[in-house]
Amino acid sequence: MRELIAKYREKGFKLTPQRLAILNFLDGNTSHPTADDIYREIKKNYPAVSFATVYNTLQALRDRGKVAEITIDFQKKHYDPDIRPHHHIICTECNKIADVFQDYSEALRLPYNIKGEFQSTGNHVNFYGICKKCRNLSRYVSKRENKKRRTKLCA
Amino acid sequence: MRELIAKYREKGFKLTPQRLAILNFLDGNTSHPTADDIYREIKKNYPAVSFATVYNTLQALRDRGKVAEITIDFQKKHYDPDIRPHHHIICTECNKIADVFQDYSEALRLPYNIKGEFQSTGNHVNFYGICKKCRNLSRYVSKRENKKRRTKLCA
DNA sequence: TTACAAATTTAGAATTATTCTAATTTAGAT
DNA sequence: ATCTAAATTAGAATAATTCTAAATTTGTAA
Repeated sequence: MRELIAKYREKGFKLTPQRLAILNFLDGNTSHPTADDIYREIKKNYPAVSFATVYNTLQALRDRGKVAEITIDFQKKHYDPDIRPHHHIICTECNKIADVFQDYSEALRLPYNIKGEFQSTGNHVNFYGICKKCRNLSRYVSKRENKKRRTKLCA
Repeated sequence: MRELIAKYREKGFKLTPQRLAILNFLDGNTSHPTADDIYREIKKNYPAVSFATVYNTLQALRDRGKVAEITIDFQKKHYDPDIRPHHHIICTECNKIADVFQDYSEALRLPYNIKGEFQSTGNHVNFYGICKKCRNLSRYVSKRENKKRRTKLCA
């Protein structure tokens, strides 16, 4: 992200204040925000900012390989400015996502029948689990109740 | 799926004609359909069928662990009636999904820092690649052009 | 059988996520 | 300072999914 700001003059990437704000928000951010999370954050300083700007910027970054889309959440996409190859784990109670830095590439070999059909270009492991906070909370609140809750109890 | 039909009397699961049609469509289906795919299929025989019915049924099946949701596609959910643990590969050109029956569980150990934070309940590997058909087509059609295409050239 | 309660169906509205549009503004090059 | 390509905006459009409330149907049990 930082290095992108440094090299923002790269062909066809204009650095607007809104973009700078998005880049700054993403830089070093390990919260795996959704487009909406980003929109709401930028809106604090740029109340007129449009959703289109957020999606535009994310698309520009994505096209340049500067941000990764994560499909671990069944509801919506999350974005990760850390583009080093890694995997993720999501808490199925509160949807908190954490990075899993572990190289499984040696083990993730495709079976032969697939190799004949597909030429693999990458992989990503989704882990599912319960985070510490939710594990504690679930002693007092049923899972069903917890899931319906709009406001997350943890995180 | 079949065994579900046999045991459909299980507490609180009513077998309506629409449901039976959905169950029959899903049974042994390896195409990983979306809710919309299912809706369109059932509509052929039940023109009045509602989207809500499809989602209702899928939710009922999901709650009973009879169907798996797949998050490999960035656009929408796919459903898999094969509930044996397995993984998937998606063609990034035409979105065709194939099953990957390979047990990676031995290798997919979480790093210690994550183990302290999360209690893992499962994992799923998403593989990305290009299928044979698209590999051949891409000789003639640029990737960009191909992506914009509404009608898939392959599949 | 018939009656009934609970579950399911339906059309359609509502929500949510994402993308597109067209007019206006702005960044960065000259 | 000027200019053009790119980015911004509000708002509409699209797409995926969920919800609602009224009508219907299933499976059970008298």
